[in-house]
Amino acid sequence: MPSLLADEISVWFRAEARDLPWRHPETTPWGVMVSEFMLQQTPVARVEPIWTDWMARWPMPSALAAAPRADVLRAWGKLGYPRRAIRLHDAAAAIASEYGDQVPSDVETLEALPGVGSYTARAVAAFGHGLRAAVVDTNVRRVVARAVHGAGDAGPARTRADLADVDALLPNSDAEAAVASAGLMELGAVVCTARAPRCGLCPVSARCTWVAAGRPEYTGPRKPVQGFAGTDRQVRGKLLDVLRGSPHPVPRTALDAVWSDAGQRDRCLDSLLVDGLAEQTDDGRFALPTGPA
DNA sequence: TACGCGTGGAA
DNA sequence: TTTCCAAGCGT
Repeated sequence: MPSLLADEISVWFRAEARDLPWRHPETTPWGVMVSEFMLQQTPVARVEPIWTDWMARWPMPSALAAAPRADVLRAWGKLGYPRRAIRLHDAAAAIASEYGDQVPSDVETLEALPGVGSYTARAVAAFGHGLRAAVVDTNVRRVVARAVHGAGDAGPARTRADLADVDALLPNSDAEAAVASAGLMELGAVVCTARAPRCGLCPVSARCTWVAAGRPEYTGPRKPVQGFAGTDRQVRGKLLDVLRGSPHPVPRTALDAVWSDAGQRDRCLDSLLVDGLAEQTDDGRFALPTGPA
C-alpha cells in the first residue's frame, strides 16, 4: 500500500539529508552496525569522530574481535554506556566466527547478536543492506504519533502496534523503503523534534493530523527523567574513567579518591567486574579487562 | 513493564 | 543553575 506521506518524506530526505559519514555509499554494513551501536542514546555530534577513528582501526568485524578488551573500551572513550562497547566487541566475534565476517541481513539473526535489539536489527537491515524493514526509534514514533495519530507526542511504547504503523507507511520495494525509513528518522531528528518542532520546514505539514488539529499539547504520561548526580551510574563512570586513563593497573586507593561513600564505591566496583568492564589483577590492583575474550 | 545503565551540550 | 535529554538494550 503506497503512502504519499512516505513518498514526500523520501523526496525531502534525498534533498536535505545531513551528510553523515556512515551514510556515504562506500560504508559497509559493518560500518552501519557500528554507527547504530554508538548512536543508541548518544547524540550524532559526539559519535562522528569516534566512529571515524573506529572504522579506520577496525574496518571489519574480525579486526575488532581480535582487539584486546581494554583497547576497545579506550577507543569507546566517553561516549557513555560502555557496556555497548563490550556487546559490540562480542557481536563482532560472533559475526567473524559464525557468519564468515559478514554482517547478517536477516532481522531475526541480527536480533540474536549481543546488544542488537529490535531497533538496531532493523536499522542494520535497512541502512546497511538496503532492505525493507520497519525502523522504530523515538524519532519515528514521534513523527507517526503526530502526522498519523494527531497526538503531540508518542507516549509509552506499543511495540507491536508501533511496528505495524510504520510498516504500513513503507513503500513496497526494498530500496524505496530504506530511503523512507531513513527519512522518517531524519525528519524526527531535525524537524519534527520533541520540544520545538519546525513545522514551517516540514515536507508533510500539509497532511499532518497534529497540525490540522491545531498542534494540541501532549497530555499523556511522561517518562520520568532519570537522575544522575549521586547514582551508581555516576560512580561507575568515575571509576571507569580512572581505569581508562591509566596505562597500568591501579591500587584500590586510587579508586577511593573518586567517591567518598565507600559502600557505594565498592558496590559499583563489583558491578564493573561483573559486567566485564574491569578486572582485578593477582596483586589486588584494578584495570580494564585484558584479552580478546 | 519498569528500571538501570554514561555523558556533556542546549535551553 | 537546573533540567532535559540523544538513532536503545537487557533483565
